[in-house]
Amino acid sequence: MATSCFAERLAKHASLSDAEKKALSRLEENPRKVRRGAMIQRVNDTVTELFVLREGRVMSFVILPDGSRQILRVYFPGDFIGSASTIYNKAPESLVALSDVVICPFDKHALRRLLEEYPRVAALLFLLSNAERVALTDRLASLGRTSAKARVASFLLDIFDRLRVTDDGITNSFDLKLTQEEIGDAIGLTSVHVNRMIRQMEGEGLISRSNGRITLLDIDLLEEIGHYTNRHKDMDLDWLPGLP
Amino acid sequence: MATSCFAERLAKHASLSDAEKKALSRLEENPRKVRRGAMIQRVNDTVTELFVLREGRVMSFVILPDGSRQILRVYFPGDFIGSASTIYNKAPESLVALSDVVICPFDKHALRRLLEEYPRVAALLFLLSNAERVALTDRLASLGRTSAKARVASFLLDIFDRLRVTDDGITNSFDLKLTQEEIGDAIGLTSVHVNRMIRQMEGEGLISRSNGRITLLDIDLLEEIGHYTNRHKDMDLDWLPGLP
DNA sequence: CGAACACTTGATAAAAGTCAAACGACGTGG
DNA sequence: CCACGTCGTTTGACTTTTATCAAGTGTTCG
Repeated sequence: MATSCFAERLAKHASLSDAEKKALSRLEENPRKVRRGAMIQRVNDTVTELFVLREGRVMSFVILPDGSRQILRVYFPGDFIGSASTIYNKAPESLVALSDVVICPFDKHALRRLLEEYPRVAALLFLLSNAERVALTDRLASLGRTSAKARVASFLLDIFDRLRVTDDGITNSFDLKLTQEEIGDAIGLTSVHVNRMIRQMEGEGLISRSNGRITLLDIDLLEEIGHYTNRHKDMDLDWLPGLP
Repeated sequence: MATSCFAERLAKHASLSDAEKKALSRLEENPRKVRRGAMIQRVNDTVTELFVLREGRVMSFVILPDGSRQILRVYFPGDFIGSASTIYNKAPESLVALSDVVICPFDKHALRRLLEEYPRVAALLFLLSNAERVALTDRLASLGRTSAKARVASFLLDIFDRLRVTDDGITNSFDLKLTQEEIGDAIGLTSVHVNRMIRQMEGEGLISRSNGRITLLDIDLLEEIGHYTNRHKDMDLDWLPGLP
């Protein structure tokens, strides 16, 4: 049985039976390579597929009528993408590969059967979608009520902590792999202002940079500036039914 | 068997068997009245309960260290509140009654058992949480990339369309039951600026007001100004497994 | 080598916030 | 019943934050 990126990720939260793992791995039977910059899904496309991201990075976004872009979410390996397809036939958001990626598309009906047959997996997915919801509300508060500097700080910390979930090697630096324009589009700022904030934070010794790699020099202070809460720390999944 | 507010709401999306309805109604066995303004849940409280809102209106919000407030969501009768409790033992957000309300708290383990025993209900809840996710990303784009006027317009339309889901009597007016300060806290503006936008929209004949009741005079134009998309129209739940 | 592309910086403009004051509605207690 | 206090709304004057425009500086890659 091929290793399932998604099952591995879920197993970080709760132990899975072999049958469950095998069922999850079936979602990844059709890996597909996509080149950096390529569009995976376009707003208003008719879609019946969801994706597991196996390698690389993907972003979801919308373009407003005036041409401005809001990046909704940046995805990392093991993430589950496009859950909106379960209710909307037309994609509410676009998906683009931020790097060369490997994604595994699967039909929404395959997901439905999985949920029917494996109630524990269904509960786990429900639960993780609730975690995603909290991540979105955190960003909502960030955009609605904090300064440009705070938004940059919390955005960097968020990416940092999400990368650490799957990569234990990370201590205080990581490759952001986003342009300043993309950062701005994620947190509701212009690239010019993002640059000013980053340079300011660099000048204050909060972060440092070298070819796209970000080092967080004072994480505690960054958390304070960004009004950031690490949600990964106190997740508690004992709610999930135990293994049979 | 007492009618279940929640089952009724879900039945608007998909037909439910009697057994499913009955199981759902058990979530509402402990209705509790809460006075307007009362706190239902406080950030960082240890919580193991979720709620179904039966009557009235509730909001969820966070307070940032500088004292400013971000309202995350306004809830209406039939809504399912506090799903974050499934993963976090400490509430990530506060809940306050916006009017006198009747809420039905139930333990998260009751929900777990429901998901185990009724896969169709599990799938339906998963699906509706995906719809909530899309609603949040819509608001994210609104806060991140649109003007104050656009935010007010889309906020009014959102409330309007959500009220219409359960109340067929609504044609073009509704009771907002929010102060301008609360509107501002929901869409990331000050009450002063919300007032200016509302008065401007009133002056332009887009809306009118009389004792807290809002009338939308030009819905098409409001949708254009707010870059608003009505997501309720093209929800499609045929994905859900059919009745046995 | 040169064309893109991302980053950087300065000057200026626009949007929204802050502060302050007044107005009106509503409810309560003397 | 009326006076008064509270709360929400409204408006003006002024400030701050962020956007916009524009011009430069690397850097990378064909």
